[in-house]
Amino acid sequence: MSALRRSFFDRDTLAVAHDLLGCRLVHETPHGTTVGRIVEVEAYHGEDDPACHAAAGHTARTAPLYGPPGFGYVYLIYGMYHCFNVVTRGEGHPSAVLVRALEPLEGLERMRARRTARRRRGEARIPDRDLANGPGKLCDALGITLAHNRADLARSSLRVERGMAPEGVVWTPRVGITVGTDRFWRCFVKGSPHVSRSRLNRVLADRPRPAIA
DNA sequence: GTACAGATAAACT
DNA sequence: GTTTATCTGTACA
Repeated sequence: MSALRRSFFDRDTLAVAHDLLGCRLVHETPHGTTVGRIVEVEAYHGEDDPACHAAAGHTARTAPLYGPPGFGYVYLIYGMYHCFNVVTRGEGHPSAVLVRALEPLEGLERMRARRTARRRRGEARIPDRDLANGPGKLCDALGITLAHNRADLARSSLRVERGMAPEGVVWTPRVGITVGTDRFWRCFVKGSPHVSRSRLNRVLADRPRPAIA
């Protein structure tokens, strides 16, 4: 299985977000390989999207968003968690897809070890479904850090591969933001037990893919 | 099952 | 000093 080509990411951000569902996120390290099937994502679309970091303009932090597609954009949130995004569209169009949840496929014990190490009380065995059902959790489970910011996903130990396409997709507003909540730019695999815990999961299923405003 | 407080670091004003 | 796209433990039903 080979990594997705750059052209896959050089498209409309909502289309990339949708097509990433079902794909495999792979990270190879000296400690072993961990793989998860992408089941939940969010689109962040340009300077006109108030929830996109690029709304603040081109800064040192947001620079990766303005770069070429197919590269990683990783940042620290709440002082202790990482969020992993894939940059989309061509240079000059700051946009990306946030990967929010994975269905663990390979290296489950490696994931469990990384996640357990971070918890205050690590005695209880973390259930499979809780290993990567959130943006901070999946970065921890796969060992994704700031070192992967600006990483070329086409030629690095961290990459995206084709996977099993979902049978159904649900679109909802994005999670954890205070602006741009009118845009239904979060989508997840319908019925998957591996999506993040969110009350938004109940917001009506079978919504068609929204158009860019 | 839902609700809330608190932890914590880097970029930006 | 403020902001940031989160997670966990504890409390209570």
